Amino acid sequence: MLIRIDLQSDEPIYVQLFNQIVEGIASGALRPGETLPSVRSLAADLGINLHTVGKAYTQLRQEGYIQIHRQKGALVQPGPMPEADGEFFGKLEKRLRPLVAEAICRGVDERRFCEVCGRLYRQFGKGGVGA
Amino acid sequence: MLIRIDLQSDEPIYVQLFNQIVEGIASGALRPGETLPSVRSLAADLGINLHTVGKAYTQLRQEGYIQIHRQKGALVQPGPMPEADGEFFGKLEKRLRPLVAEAICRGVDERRFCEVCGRLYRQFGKGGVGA
DNA sequence: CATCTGTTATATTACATATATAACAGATAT
DNA sequence: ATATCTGTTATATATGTAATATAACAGATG
Repeated sequence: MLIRIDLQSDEPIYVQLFNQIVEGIASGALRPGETLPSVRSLAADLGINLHTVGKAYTQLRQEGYIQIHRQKGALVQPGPMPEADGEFFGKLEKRLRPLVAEAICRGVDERRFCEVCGRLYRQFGKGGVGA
Repeated sequence: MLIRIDLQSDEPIYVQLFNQIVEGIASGALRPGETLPSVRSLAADLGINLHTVGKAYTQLRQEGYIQIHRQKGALVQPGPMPEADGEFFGKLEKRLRPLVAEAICRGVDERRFCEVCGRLYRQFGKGGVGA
């Protein structure tokens, strides 16, 4: 799977990495049980520090998207993905609220807003975990 | 309009302020042309520094949500709100993408995702700018 | 003229990000 | 066994952002 890091972005590198791996799982580019590159090799490929990769991996593990076996490496969660519990929906609403507020201010109604969401859902395709 | 700042949040104070003012406009709690508190008085009310408020105001002005008259103070954009152009939708997609990806991983389908968006739309009510 | 407005400037503190190096502990392959 | 791979821990450093503190400025208002 191709990963691109924008060093000029205001988004931290480890967050870019976290998001792109989650997006890879969602799209099916990364399949359950698939192994991820080691922190050292991925860091070398991307030209960044291994601790930056480690930070992304640790966060991915904390949220249940990957497993890390101390001496074998990291792999995409082979079992059930973390469930969408109340905590998840709470955080989702919290992150969604400012986006909806800005959209409303600009006259974007619910229908158009959901069209954008729908386009994103279709972008990730039917091959992913949620299919 | 009531504003609450969480000093423990990982979200910067000026971002919290920015978001809550935009949400106030979206909900109708802040009406076009309405004056906002001065940077000094709002900072004193919230127990924070006036530069932190100034940073939020400057950003709100840059995005077109408020006007700032150098000696009269700040007021909610009385004319047309900033339009939802291609740039806006581009940024919206960029911020929405990781949320959608996480939702897909957790088995949340498009329908349920849009239900959350719809609930937020209804939270802001019919009194706002977009009504 | 005093007082209000946002703005600019300077300095300082605290924290997050990212890097660099080194070492450790466990598993694996030779 | 020994070298090599894994994530992990530890320490140190550099950089940038966030937030604060003070002070001053320029324009409008009472």
